[in-house]
Amino acid sequence: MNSPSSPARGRPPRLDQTRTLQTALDLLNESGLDALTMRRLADAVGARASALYRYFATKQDLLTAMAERMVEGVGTAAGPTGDGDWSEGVARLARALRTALLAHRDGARVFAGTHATGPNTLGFSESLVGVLREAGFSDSEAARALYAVANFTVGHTLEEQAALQPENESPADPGGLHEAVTAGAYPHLAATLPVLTSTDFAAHFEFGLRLLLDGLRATRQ
Amino acid sequence: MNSPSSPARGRPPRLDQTRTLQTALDLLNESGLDALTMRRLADAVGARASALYRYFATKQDLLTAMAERMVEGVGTAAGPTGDGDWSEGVARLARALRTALLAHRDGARVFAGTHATGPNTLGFSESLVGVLREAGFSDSEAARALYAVANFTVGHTLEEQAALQPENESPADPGGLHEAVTAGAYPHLAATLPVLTSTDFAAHFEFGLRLLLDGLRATRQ
DNA sequence: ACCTGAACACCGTTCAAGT
DNA sequence: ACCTGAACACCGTTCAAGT
Repeated sequence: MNSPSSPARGRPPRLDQTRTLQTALDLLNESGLDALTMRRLADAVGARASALYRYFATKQDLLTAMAERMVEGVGTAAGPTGDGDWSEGVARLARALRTALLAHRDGARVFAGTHATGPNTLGFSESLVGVLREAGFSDSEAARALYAVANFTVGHTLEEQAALQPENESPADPGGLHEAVTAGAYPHLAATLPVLTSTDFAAHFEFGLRLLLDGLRATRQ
Repeated sequence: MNSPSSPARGRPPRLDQTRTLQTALDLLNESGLDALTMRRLADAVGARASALYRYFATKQDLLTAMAERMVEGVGTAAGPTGDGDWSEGVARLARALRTALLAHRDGARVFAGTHATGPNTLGFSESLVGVLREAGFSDSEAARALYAVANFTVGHTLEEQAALQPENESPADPGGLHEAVTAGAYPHLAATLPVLTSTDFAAHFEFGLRLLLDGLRATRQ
């Protein structure tokens, strides 16, 4: 039984939404967001740019579908519910979101630039709010904790992926962090420079996540 | 005494970096980031687009200068240092950053999309790290707290400004949050819908900020 | 029904030439 | 020194026309 909108009459379509979406995600990984144009995507899919508009009304819609696809499965990362360890459930969800965004080049930029409201995005929110509500947090606390954890995670991953970029600054760059800081005007930054320039983003993320979870623990009692 | 690079010979320049930057920020407020093009900025400043490249090597450089300018003064928001109330100092800095980003249309998008390392951005970091170090936090804790607070604040404000946009979704949008949630598939989201769709972003921000500060308090002891 | 061809109204950026 | 004119190599999107 075919879907009513496509009764399998005429030629089968050379394009389809699923394949176009997959090609777009592949192209994103190969070339980055700035190089992901409708024309280049059309090339990769073997068609003209105008043909893409039969499946995605705008480029924004394509990006939104990509964002939704990127976070597939993150809602199931909480683990067994009701085992009492709500903080580990929230931590697992936050880590799953970061991992999903990191899995694609410019993933956080794509996700932050869209407003995905598909089942994957909603599933993540449902799981996180669910873990907290079942642990005894109020509706208001659970909803606001979702925003805090999600906004921190997206903000962090945005920075993380930006820091991993080529960084094409000239060695004599006067705006460079190292030069400005070691000149003496920022003593506190100079003292913490090793940590600030550390590329151990997982540790930075875990620190911020722990702050949020400890804050939530203090809220409940 | 003139600066050595411009001995006041010949005609005075019709353009200059300061005026161009101010016009760019005005244009951003009027039309938003998507409408801020080099050609439109040139129009607003009374020149051709190619003339702008004498003051900003690329559009990215212009955006970075805009980001740096937007956060002018945020580093001085901590209040009197050494009065023992480190958490209020950190809170004031975080609120000042959010307020500065909110003061310009798409401010968070501009800031998140650049890597400003000017005195205003560094001054903010210096102040926040300074407040924490002087309160007895280790270098590592202070540096990581800076990242946590800054990433949360930028992530939050990004969401906040995105939510304030036109929202041109059709009433019958099948991807709408309300429809999807009230259909029954997301019971926890349905229960918390009033808070989730609340536009009291200041309260959301204060909640997340409090989690981070309470977490920091728990860290120190 | 699905896709192409051609166009519209733009972009960022470069660079020889003018003043 | 500072700016213009003109071009290069692109964009997202629309739509009549083909098959």
